[in-house]
Amino acid sequence: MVRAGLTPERVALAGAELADEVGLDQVTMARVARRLGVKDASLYTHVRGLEDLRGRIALLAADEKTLRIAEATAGRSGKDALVAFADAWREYAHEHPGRYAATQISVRIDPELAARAPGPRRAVELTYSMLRGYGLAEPDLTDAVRLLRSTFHGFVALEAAGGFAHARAPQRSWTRALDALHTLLEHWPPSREGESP
Amino acid sequence: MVRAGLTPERVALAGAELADEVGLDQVTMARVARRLGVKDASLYTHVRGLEDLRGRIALLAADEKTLRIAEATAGRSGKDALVAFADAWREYAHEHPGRYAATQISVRIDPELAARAPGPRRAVELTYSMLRGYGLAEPDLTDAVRLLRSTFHGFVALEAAGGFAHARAPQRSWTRALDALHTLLEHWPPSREGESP
DNA sequence: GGTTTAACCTAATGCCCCTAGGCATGTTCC
DNA sequence: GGAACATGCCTAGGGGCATTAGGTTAAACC
Repeated sequence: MVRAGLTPERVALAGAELADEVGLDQVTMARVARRLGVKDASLYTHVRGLEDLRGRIALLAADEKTLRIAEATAGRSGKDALVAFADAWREYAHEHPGRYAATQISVRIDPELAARAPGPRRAVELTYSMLRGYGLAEPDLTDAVRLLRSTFHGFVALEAAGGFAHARAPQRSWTRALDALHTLLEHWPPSREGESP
Repeated sequence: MVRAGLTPERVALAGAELADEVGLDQVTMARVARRLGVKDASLYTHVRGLEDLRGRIALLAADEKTLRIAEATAGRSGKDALVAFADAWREYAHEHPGRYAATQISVRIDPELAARAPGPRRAVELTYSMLRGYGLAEPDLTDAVRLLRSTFHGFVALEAAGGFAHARAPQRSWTRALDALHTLLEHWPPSREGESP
């Protein structure tokens, strides 16, 4: 019989595709195996188990999303960069709902594996460099990065969960949110912290 | 043999407790049944199945969270109200991680059941009334509500997922985010929309 | 070509979801 | 009080999934 030629990466990719098609919680070892034309037990050669597979999907998604953001923001600055960054984030979530959902489980990913994936770290770094133009200094910079990431993630998560039932199109609220965040970053309220960061 | 006296509400409550203790994805019919001292098949008298149970946990959590927010914001206005609102939200997520996680699956909840639960709708209404003091008008009001909800949810979701690896305490970033949002609401950028909402 | 490595397999265990059908416990109505 | 009914909880069982153990065979290396 001919071998399927699997690798951990190919298994994770099949899982990611499945996640986008049928939802992350429907990604099972059995289903991934069927998609790859292989028995489920065979997957354990490449992947430690379902948890590990999920972690790999998450890291794959983080890498892809980061790449998209990097391409979108390249050569841009100021509000241009902010909008490009945010739109790339949201579009990735829309195009790959299952993969995106996987990124929310980062807690229990194998640390050794996570250390090799550049995605999550790079995404944070990209946020920092995007904010460079606004002239913030630490610790305000970290606070601003966290605020932006929270808002971007929260928006697409609520959107995906059907949280925007009101008639107004989410796209408009999104655009306005970016306007607002831009204004906010330009007039970042002065810190009243007497302590160290 | 003595009856357990179950109801859909008691089953959902047991599921919610379990979710907080062991994680939402570890909430199984079998485990809930064991906790209630009953065989798993018996639960199907009260709950349609696992999906239905999850939906009921989500609605239970939404109701509880809304109540907490309502109590926290009662009699407050302006930034006081904003901070009380946000803190109540975040504290609920911290105290009840499993319940909170359930609120993120609202898409496929039985619509008939959801219509009877006041929580989700009430939560949005509370956000609107909290913003009353900032003098926004539609459609800016809806946009602001969505921005706030996105940020609150995004922050606690990232926090729960271990997304804030940096040394700075999340609490400080949270406080600063609320400062920033308050400032933002006071100086909401003018809409350049020529169209209808 | 023979040996070694590892990719893939079969088999088996145990947990889970869910349905069907039975019995016993409460309730209602005389 | 007792008959008739509704229903809470049960046992039994089918089918799916995750995972492990151990066998086989294709590929890689000498």
